[in-house]
Formats: sequence, C-alpha cells, structure tokens
Amino acid sequence: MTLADVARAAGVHPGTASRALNGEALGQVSSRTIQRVKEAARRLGYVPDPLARGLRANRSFVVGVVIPDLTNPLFPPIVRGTEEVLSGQGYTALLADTDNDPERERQLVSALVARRVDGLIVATARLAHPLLAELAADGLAMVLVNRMTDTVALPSVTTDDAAGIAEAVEHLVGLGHRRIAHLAGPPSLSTAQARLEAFQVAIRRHRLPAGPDLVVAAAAFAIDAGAAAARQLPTGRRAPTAVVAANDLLAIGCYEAMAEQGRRVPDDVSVVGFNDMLLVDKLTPPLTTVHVSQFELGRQAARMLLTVLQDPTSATGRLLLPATLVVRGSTARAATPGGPR
Amino acid sequence: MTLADVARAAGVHPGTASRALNGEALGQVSSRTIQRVKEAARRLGYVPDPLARGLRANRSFVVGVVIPDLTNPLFPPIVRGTEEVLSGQGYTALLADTDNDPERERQLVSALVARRVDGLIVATARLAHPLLAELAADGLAMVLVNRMTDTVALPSVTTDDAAGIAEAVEHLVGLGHRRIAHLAGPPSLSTAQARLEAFQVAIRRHRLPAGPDLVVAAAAFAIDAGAAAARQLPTGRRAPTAVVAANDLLAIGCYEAMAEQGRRVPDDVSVVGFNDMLLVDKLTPPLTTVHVSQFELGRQAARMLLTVLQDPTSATGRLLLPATLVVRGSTARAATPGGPR
DNA sequence: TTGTATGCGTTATCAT
DNA sequence: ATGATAACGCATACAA
Repeated sequence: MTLADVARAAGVHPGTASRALNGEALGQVSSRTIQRVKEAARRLGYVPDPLARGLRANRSFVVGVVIPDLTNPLFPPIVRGTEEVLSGQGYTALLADTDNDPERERQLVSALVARRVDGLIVATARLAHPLLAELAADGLAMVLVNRMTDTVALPSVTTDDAAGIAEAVEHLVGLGHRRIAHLAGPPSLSTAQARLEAFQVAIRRHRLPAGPDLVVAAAAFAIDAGAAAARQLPTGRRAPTAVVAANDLLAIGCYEAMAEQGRRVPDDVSVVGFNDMLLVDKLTPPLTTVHVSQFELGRQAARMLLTVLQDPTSATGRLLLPATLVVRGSTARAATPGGPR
Repeated sequence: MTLADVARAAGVHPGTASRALNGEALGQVSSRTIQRVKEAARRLGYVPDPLARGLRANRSFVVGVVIPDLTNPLFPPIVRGTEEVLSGQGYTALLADTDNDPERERQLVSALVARRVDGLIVATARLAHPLLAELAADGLAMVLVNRMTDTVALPSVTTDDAAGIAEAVEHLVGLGHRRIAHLAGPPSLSTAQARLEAFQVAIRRHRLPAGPDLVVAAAAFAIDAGAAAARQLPTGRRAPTAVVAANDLLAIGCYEAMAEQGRRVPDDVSVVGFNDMLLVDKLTPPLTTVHVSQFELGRQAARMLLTVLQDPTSATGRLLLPATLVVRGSTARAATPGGPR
C-alpha cells in the first residue's frame, strides 16, 4: 500500500494525495478531495512509510533518549514518562544506554543522528559536556532531563534540588540535630553540585557547624561509593548525628557503613536520601527521603521537546519540578548527650 | 557526507563505492579500489544513511523491544542486554512499553511494524497471545524473552525455571522444612506456570504435604498482590514453615504479610524469592532467592534474533539459561515443634 | 486547487 | 571489475 495506490483509488495525482493527507495547515486543497483521499486511504489501510517520509522531509518522528544506565532505578520511570507522551504524539523513542561511558555515548549519539532523529532527550549531562555543546551548535533539538550542563544553556527539566535539600535539613534541625553531614555525589554532575550547594546554604542559614570533614563526595551515585564515602565521615565526638545523602543509593551505602561502625539508624544517626527510589520504603529502617516524580520528569521533558520541534522559535528554559520530603523511619530525634535518656 | 562524495573523492562511481563498502562477500571488486574507497570514507567521516539504505533494501536495522513495564526492575537489565548486542551489530533498539495493556501493545506494535523494524524482541508474552500468533504468521522475525507462549512455538530465551525452583525446594528440605507453600504468579504467564509446575514436581518427589491451601496464586507479579496472596496462606497449625515465591516482588509482599501476622522471617517462616532483583540483598533479612542473569537473557535474545535476521533458515529453538540459588538470610532451619529449642 | 518533476541516499540490475 | 541507470516511497517547488 503506497501513496500512489491511494492516489489512483481516489482518482488524483500522488502529489495531491500527499497534500491531502498531510499539510492540512496550508489549506490549499479542496475539502472534497481531502475527503476522497482520506476515504481511499482508510479503505486501503494505507499507512505512510516513515522511512521514505523521513528521507525526503528530513524528519523521522523519532526521538533519541540517551540514558547513562537503565539499570539505575532512577531512569526507567523517566524513560517511561518520555515514551508515554512521545508515543501519544506519533513519535517513537530510540533508546541509547551509554553505560556512563563518554566514548560509547559519542558512538550512540552519532548513530541516532545518522538515523535523523528529530531531537534528543538527554539524561547523561555532565557539567562540562563538549559533546552536548557540539550538538547544540549543530542545531539539534535537545532537552536535558534530571541533570543539567554548566557550559552551555540548554532547555532542561530537573528537580528542584535546592528546595528538597532545604526541606531535608529543616526536618533534621527540627529533630534537634546540629552536627549534620552531607554525602555528596560526584562533582561532575549538576545534581551533585546543586544539592551540595543547597546543603551548604541551609547549614549557614541555621548556623550549624560546617567543618570540611562533614562533607564527603562519593565517587559515583552508587551503593559502594556511598559506603566508601560514609566511612570517611568523622567518628567519636566529632561524628555527625545526621547524614543528608545526595541520593538514595548513597544513603543505602551509608546504612552499610554505619552498621559496620556499630551505629544504629536512626537511634545513633539519622539518614536522609534523595529521589525516593523504588523499594527504599522496604529497607530497615524505611528510608526518609526527598521524593521526586521521575515519571513526571520524563513526561515534561518530552513535552518540552515536542514544543521545540513544533515551533523552533518558542522560548524554552529550565523547568524545576517540586521535590518534597517524605518522612519514614531513618530519621529520629537527635540523641542529646547529657540530656534525658 | 554522502556516498557520492566518497565516490568522487576516491575517483570511482557511487555504485562501485557502495559495493566496496558493503558486499565484500561477492568479492567482485578489486582490492585496490576497496582500499581507496574505504580510505576516502574514513577520511571524510562518511557514515551511511540508514533511512536511505532501509528504503532501498527494505530493511531498517532497527529492532523493536516490547516490554510490559520498564518500571519493573526485572526488565531494565534485559533491555540493556539487548541494546548492547544490537548496537554492537549496527542495529538500534526501538523501545515500546505496553504498560501491561494488550490494547496499547497492539498500537505500539503496529507503529513498530510501520517503521519497518527488522524484528521484534518480545518480553510481554502471555500463554495465550493472539497478537504474537498473527505477527508470526505474517513472517515477522521475533524472539521471546523471559516469558513464552503456549499457543504458537516461537524462538525464546528464558530462565530454567524448573531447575531454579527445584534447587529452592531442595534447599528448604535440607533445612528440615516439610510444610512448604508456593506463592504463584498470575496463571496467564509462562513463568508463573513453569514455576508452579516445578514446585509441584518437587513437592511430590520429596513426598511433602501438598494440600491445595499451600498454593496461592497472586493476581500480578507485584508487591501488593504478593502480600494479598500471602495473607491467604493457612495460619496456626497448618501454617507453612517455608514459602517459595514465584518472584522477588511476591516475596517482598510475603515479608509484609508475615510481619502483619507477627511471624518473623526467617525464625518462624523461611522465604525464597526468584530473580535476584536489585536491592533484595539489602532487605532485612536479605532475601534468599534464585539468581537469574536478566542481562544475559537480553543479550542472548538479541543474538538469537540477529541469527534469524542474517539467516532466516537457521534453526531456532528455546534457550534456557541457568538459574542458581543464592542463599542469604531469609531462610533458616525449620523450627522443630517439640524438638530442641 | 491540482498536476508535474525532481531529489532525498542507497542498492541492485543491467551493460560495458 | 566498474560505470550507468533505475527504483525504493514520499514531499515539495514550480508550473498550470
């Protein structure tokens, strides 16, 4: 079933049939012919060939979704969100999992570009990211999700990290904590940076102790890295009574490190995570964490990209989605040394 | 950079350039020209256009990956596995998340077919699955992964469910358990069916009590459904001392139900899961479960599909990947009533 | 408003 | 062994 078949059945020229089916916007085809052509198309079960269309029109109705690691529970909901709104608008998602490897990312992205993707939804942004700058310079439509870039201003949909961290610290302060530590993420990522800065702001606002030993950066957003970092927190008298982790995985690593040191959560030390990842409510104790709707992150990113695709002149900026603390069992009132037991 | 550019740079005709770059198999082009063309292509950074190639050759080098729910931790590793081997062979993965909705599945699959996918990797198979039968009848290349179909014989890569369940029951019997229950999955899925059958076989082999109250099917492979099912297990004297869950999520639901009933895991009741999902080793107690390499499942499925695509006459069957028990903290020696305390 | 012609980048079939 | 040419299915600039 090709366009030519439909045209023949409708008794018009293929070119006319094409216009009848597509560019209604231009309104330069008689409504009677439109009816005839559409009817014929329906009757013949005609379905346009995206390949031919893409080859000719230079658009594919395919969007590339670039993910650092699908195995990280953070990202599947994002992908689902994008996929949902994209497929609703006739687009499909071409998935690329970079495995956190910039080299692999380059390869996969060129493959996507070679396939003439109409745009990219990128969840792999690092603060310094030459590749993204190049792509943007080439005029490729692009929306960042979850993480942002430092070097080049690109449309993005991220979490309101600052608000989330502020709320977390507020919560701990309310419980009487004063020595609060931060388990930061890898400094190359905007999420890590934003949460660290928000933490420092909150600490200053509440005039809490801010020794440099109370901030340790993990090498990656992963359980092991979180445990390793948590082991470097001060112990004994200088030990924090609460830890704000930049991410749930780091918080889980913190659980492990605390257990090794014989410190109980939350009796001896409170722990707060970030993201409200799947299953963290099933841990012992259930993790108090900053909830983020990853799903909504994906949906909004897709919407933003579609907006850009449909009107390249439309203004795009940075959308920050709300983050709210959900209190579970990993935070408790600070033990007051010398106070009531 | 088009093929014509490369041809001009190499001083040959585009047709020749095409042959030089592709059909080496036919060996009908002088090796000197091959060198020249390849050199020119490399120098110019030529990358073939998959759309044009697909339009002409009637293949897209795109494979559709159909997933029931990317949010279920079982599936991301499978997707990654497929994506890894596909991208290694010049293919890309078009992702479709059906959200467990057959209607949505139909839509998404037609979209994939319209895009001329060369084949499908399907993780959504139900035992009775008309859509898959239709597609197979239409000659679409297809490999099932994780789940199989009953009605039509399709190439598949799944877990050796029977072996895994057998080992789990063996382990429990070795710990002295005799009243062992099974938390089965939804009967429409091959994985649920296979695990249930394997459980019954094992029970018979060991001549264990097999009351019908010791098998409860959950409505879905989900935590809530698992908890609901576990609540229906007998309590009191007839209560099982061990539960084999068809899936880790069901096992987690079982944890909850047992906690509600005041029964401790593993002291009062042992629990075994299936899949060795992410984070189940961080639960309290860490879950004893049957480990399956979902990643490998995805890789092998992709390999099988590529084999079919490259040689449609090649024999394909059912590949069963090994499943091995990993013992953690959720299983313990059976309390021997009247025995030593 | 509709028809005509051309080209998107490749590959396959012919001829040389 | 290579060159010439057509065709894959569609969209668009131009002509009518």
